[in-house]
Amino acid sequence: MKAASSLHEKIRETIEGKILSGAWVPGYRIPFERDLMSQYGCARMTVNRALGSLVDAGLIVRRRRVGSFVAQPHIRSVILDIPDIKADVVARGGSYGLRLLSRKVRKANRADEKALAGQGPVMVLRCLHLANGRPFALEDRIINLKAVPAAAAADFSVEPPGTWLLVHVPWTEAEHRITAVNADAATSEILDVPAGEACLLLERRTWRGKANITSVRQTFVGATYDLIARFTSKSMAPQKHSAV
Amino acid sequence: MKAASSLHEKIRETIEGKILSGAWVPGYRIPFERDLMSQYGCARMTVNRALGSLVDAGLIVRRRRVGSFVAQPHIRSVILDIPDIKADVVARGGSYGLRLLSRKVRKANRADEKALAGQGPVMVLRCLHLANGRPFALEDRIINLKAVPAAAAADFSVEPPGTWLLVHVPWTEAEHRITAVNADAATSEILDVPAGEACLLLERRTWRGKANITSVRQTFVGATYDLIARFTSKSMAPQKHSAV
DNA sequence: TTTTGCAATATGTCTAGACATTAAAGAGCG
DNA sequence: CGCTCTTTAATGTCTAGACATATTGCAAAA
Repeated sequence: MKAASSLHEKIRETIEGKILSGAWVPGYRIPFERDLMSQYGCARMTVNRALGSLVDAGLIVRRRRVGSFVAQPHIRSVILDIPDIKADVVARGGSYGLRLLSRKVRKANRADEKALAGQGPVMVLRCLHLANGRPFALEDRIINLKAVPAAAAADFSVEPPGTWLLVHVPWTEAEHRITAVNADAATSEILDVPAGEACLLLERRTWRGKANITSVRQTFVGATYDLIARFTSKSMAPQKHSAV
Repeated sequence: MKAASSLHEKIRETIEGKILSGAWVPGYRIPFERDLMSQYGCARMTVNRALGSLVDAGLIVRRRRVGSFVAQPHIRSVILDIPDIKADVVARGGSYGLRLLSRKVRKANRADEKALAGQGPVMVLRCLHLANGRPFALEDRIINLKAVPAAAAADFSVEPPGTWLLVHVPWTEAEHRITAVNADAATSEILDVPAGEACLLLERRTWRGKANITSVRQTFVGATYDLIARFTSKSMAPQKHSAV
């Protein structure tokens, strides 16, 4: 555990420890600010800051005139990174390659609007990700050029569009859909696997505010790709997805 | 957007708006605390609190003696609910059914220890989840009876083990692995699909503290199951990633 | 008995300072 | 020119108050 360099962090971590260890169960009344002040010999603002950050973390709830209480655990969820394929492959010591199969700019048609929920010019990309020289994932992507005009000038034959977008465009909302499909003839040929091979299909739509930024559909060969999500309620930290 | 009832929230939201709209690009220098003080006519602590919460949200980075800057977009994460199959099916308006195929209690053998990373008595379950009378998912589960002795008395022929565990056992850590596989002969027969059908395979191990609670392997027919994850950055807890 | 009003209290927000810490920039020197 | 030392500027933390706001319990009035 990292050293708490400041007092408000020490207070925060002490209380956090009580909650996560189960010593203070949900609903337990946390000592009043006044008591924590005298316990730590500090000003109220310092205690207040510690408790405030516990509220932000969802570990406690506070009510005026009433007090502070350990929050009911409500999150039954895990954290999953937005996968960046290039970073993934490289992180595992593989060599990454990219082949841009097609790139078009056009007005959004009916199908695009369904995927993007927007109108105006879009860029339609199809590219193949390679790991160690072998096909790894097939990606079909639509980028909303009205929301991301700079994408028109980007060179997606070198840097994968997902990587470019992650760096250049902050996003506020994303929706994922994960399912399994049998590779059809065209897909199996591109990915160089037998027809009917089980593939992991990941569809993602990303927004910034109300504006839809991009919609992507990635097909991974099931045998060579896992999505791994790990959740630790303590640190909220490590989440990994990895290729095998 | 909710009304900012306090000044530090107003300041925070104003700056957040600049960043999310793209007006202030990553790397942009945010006005100094001193300037924001005079702009809003408030004390430094108030500005400091607003900026502090933006740091927690990962939107800005601050460096002593240097200043505050719009953060590079992070590789952020999405929240994936721990799926409860029964609740899922019911939520989609289907009728849920359960068939307990086998239930055994035994000492952990080599394979169990690999899955559970523990010793002692375990309960081994195999059950089939039905949606609208049709096979939906096949589940193989191992429960660590040393960690969850109450499971020995539970009736898993009515309530699915996953549902029972969610309600009765709080967990602190979970690891998921998601991949796609072609159904083998035995699986395809149980799920009543053609052999080779693409299936979504979800493996999950769950801990409470150091104790492994359960390990489960669920096979869904790809054509009838999606995993959906939605993420909104506003509600996100602090995530300390280095910038891309 | 029921309702209304009031006081008590814990948190929410804010102020105007203080000193600590860090890192950039300049000063002095070999 | 390259090195160390000092200055300085911006954030990090903290204090001892202040007033605001929400909620509870109690007391008084209907």
